[in-house]
Amino acid sequence: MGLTGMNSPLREPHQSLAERLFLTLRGEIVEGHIPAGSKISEPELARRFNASRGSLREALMRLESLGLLERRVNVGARVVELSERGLLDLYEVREALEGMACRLAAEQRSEEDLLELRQMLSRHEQQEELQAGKAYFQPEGDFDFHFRIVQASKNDLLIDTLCNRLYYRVRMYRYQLGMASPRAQRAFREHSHIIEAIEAGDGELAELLMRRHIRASRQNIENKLR
Amino acid sequence: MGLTGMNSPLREPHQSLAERLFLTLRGEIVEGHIPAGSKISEPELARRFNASRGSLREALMRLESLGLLERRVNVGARVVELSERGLLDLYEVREALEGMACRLAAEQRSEEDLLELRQMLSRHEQQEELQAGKAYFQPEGDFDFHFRIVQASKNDLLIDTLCNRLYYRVRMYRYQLGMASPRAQRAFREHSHIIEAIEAGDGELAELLMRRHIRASRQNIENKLR
DNA sequence: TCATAAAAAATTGTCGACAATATTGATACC
DNA sequence: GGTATCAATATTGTCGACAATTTTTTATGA
Repeated sequence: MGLTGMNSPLREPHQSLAERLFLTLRGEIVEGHIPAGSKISEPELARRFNASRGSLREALMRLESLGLLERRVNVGARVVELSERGLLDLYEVREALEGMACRLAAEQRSEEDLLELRQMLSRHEQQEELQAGKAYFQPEGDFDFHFRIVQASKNDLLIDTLCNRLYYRVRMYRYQLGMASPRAQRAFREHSHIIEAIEAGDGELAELLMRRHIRASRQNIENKLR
Repeated sequence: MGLTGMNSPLREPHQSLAERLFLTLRGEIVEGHIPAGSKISEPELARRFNASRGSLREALMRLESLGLLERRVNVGARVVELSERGLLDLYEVREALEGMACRLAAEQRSEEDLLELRQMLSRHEQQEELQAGKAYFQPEGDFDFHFRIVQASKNDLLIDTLCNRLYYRVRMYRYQLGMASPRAQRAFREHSHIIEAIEAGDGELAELLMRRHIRASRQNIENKLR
């Protein structure tokens, strides 16, 4: 299922040029260095990276399959536009998928995963005490949480869909609409309760809490946008 | 979001060679003419279609993004294997996603969609009366139903994920594990109830019924496999 | 006979060039 | 001045060839 992990592991010794281009461009699009909605010029980008158009095109196609680009025949590629509708769509899908991930994680309840989740939570707790109140809660912390829970679901399709296909778009929205800390301490408490439900093996509750958590996050964003 | 519709619309006058290859190969993989798990030889396939390897490779990459192929650097592409685990994973994701689609469809409740759903259902009813008892319920009928509901959700990401990314894998399993009619009349009644809930604007119920429907379908398959 | 290593063959990754199509700019016309 | 038509330009789609890597075959030794 080609799960690449969150941050491109540069470990892979034999990665193709196309893959490196893909990883680089993905970062630039997510962080907005290549602006949303802008047209991609194949010759220009190829020159910039000293690569052939062929290799670049392969990278572009992968970006398309991530939903970061849109390509039209004989016209070319554009970075996707960021829209309110698009963001809401994204959160609706996340609600469904991560809710399920939570349920599955609770039904599995592997010792390792439980341990990792607990450790992660206490790391976050310390961080929170330090920077109390403030947006301790770097997006990365939040991502950690969601990422690990999805992993614990053990459903490869679910993992791939969320971690490879959806999260980069989420990050793109966060970077570019600049919605940093998603509700600081409150989010932490919610995370905490979700993990408790998973530890208790209560899949139904875990799912419900996660869905509520994501819905709250979405509403929070909705408010900020007005 | 590049929604291609269920069956490739050959309308598009200017479709690229790569796209035609993609559509053809997708069919052959889904229907098992290219067997699951088999290795793809780029030179061989390119010769067969009188195409260059470049165009073929583009098609292969799209197939990879559908989850029908797995590619490894310097090694090549293989058709995915069909496994029990993979099938269950698929149904878990469908349960989450189509449940959400139902909820959204119920919350929208556009006149057009409701009309279409009703018409479709009565078409299926007639068909069922004709071939009573028998597996009237061609897979296609079932697909019709799920497909239309997803469309009615109006969530482009959800639509794309289900209709472009997941359904081809579902069809692949159906073709190759030969699980034709999913529970004939019973499925019809369930479909009927789901549409009623949507018409009533009861998103919560619609979601619940759809999830139960898919879970039942999954268990039905699980039993057949033993 | 089996295991290991080297050589040969085949396959994939990358590139630059040409053809087909779309976009831009210039020109003529109302 | 604005609009439509056509030429010029630039971009994308497709191809065949070469380089890098993997797989297969062959050769060698215990």
